[in-house]
Amino acid sequence: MKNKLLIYNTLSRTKETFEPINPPFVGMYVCGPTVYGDPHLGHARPAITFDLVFRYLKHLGFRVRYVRNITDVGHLENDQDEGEDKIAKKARLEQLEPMEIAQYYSDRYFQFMEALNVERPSIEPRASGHIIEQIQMIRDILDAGFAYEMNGSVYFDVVKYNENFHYGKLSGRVLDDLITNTRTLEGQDEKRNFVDFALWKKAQPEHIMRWPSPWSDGFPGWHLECSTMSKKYLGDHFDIHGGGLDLLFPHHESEIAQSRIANGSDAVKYWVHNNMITINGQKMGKSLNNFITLDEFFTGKNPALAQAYSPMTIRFFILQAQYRSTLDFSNEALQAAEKGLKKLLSSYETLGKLVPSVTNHSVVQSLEKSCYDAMNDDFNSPILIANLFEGVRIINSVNDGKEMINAADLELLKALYKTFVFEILGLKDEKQEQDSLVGGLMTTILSIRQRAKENKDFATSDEIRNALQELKITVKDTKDGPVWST
RNA sequence: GGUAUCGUGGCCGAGUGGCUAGGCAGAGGUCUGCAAAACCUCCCACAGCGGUUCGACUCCGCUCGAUACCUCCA
Repeated sequence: MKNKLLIYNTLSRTKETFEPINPPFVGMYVCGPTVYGDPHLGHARPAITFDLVFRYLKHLGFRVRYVRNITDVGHLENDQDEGEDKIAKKARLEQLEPMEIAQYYSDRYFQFMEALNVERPSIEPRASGHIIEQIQMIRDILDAGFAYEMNGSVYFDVVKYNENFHYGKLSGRVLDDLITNTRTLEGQDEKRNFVDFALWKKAQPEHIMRWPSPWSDGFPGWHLECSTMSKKYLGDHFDIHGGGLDLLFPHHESEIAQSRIANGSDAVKYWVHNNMITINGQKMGKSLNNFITLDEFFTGKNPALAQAYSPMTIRFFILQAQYRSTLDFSNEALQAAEKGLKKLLSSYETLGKLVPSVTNHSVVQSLEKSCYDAMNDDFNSPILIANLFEGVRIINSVNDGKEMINAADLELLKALYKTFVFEILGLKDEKQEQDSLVGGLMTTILSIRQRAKENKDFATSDEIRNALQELKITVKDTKDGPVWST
């Protein structure tokens, strides 16, 4: 059940059986954040998607090296800026060192990813730490004859590349159409063709992020870091390259071209792209300025949010959609996720209290198979979750005495939760740690309430319950006595 | 304009040529001092129009609509 994992490969537009190049090792590279802004809901999607992939591959026994970059240099604002990069622009606005900004926002990124229970990748390289390697790759491409220098900048010759290879094979584009249909941009004079892209850009005098190179003091082009760092840490040929769908073109297309020339062969076996999160049907993104930061989700401080949403609610919300589908944000959908998650996690507590029977009604074994089938079908987490809710139904029915489960199935069910809910989906119970003072107070209060109930003094017992509810403490009377939760 | 993807019930969101997705919300019931939780039952669906087929929500075509990329974007 563990050996026929299907992965949707953007290159072939089909699901392919996953066969690593050098089993049991798997190399995975994912495009990480550009650290010049606070992480928003959009950043959570690829992080959680590839966290799921990382966790599941490890569960299957693969030894995964997962590399996710931090982009702290080199992304051009636009061509009109003639080489001013984003981080430098913001730095000037705030009168800070560019690296100070990069440091701040990468720290924020790590902090929020940790809150979302996203595991740290094996390596998180920074573009700024790999300038030497990038210069070397530019040399290799120049030597191969697929790049040219112009006024201290170096450009990749896409037209020449396309005569030998297919520029556009990932995104389904045809170069002639691109040339015909792409609108003309300013500041393209240096390029032989405007489909060419920069490998190295000469820095303007006011540009403060710059490095020496054989061609000029400047900075690397926007696509180069991923080709360089994946090559350095995963080799010329590796298994999975992931990222957001919006990076498909031109970023990943250009990566393919660069790596093909620099390495002499295609670098990536499986291209995997997560879809976008939408808000009112539109992509949530920086350019549209309609994004909600993770900080705002966790605190509720945004006019679009009806309440705060916990990190696990966000994680569960994202996992309830398959990664290749768009996922539409709304308060209603988040609240549904919050309740569903609560139901799933509280069933795990119930599971710990179940008493096995001799007879057995349950179908836990087939449930386990269904869970693996779901994950093996291109990481279909919504189907997995639907199966887990079948487990919830079984647990509650047994708890109600309406179904029986034997000891073996009970153990299997516990193992199933550990594996799929906690290990693979990476969910966790966020219940606040109760300090002993609160616990003692609650025990006292609830025992007073119990006595009132025994005396049929329901006015008092309800008063206590209502007062606690005001404090967001919910009291429920079960047959085993009262339980409370926040 | 080009390329790609999609259009499922009140909301989010799976899937399949004939058989229940799931969660949330709603209705009824069991239980309960009440409430909550839980369980049971029910409700609402596959954009439109043609075609293929014994049969299509699922395949094909067209129409309408939506989104993404083509400029940095997860």
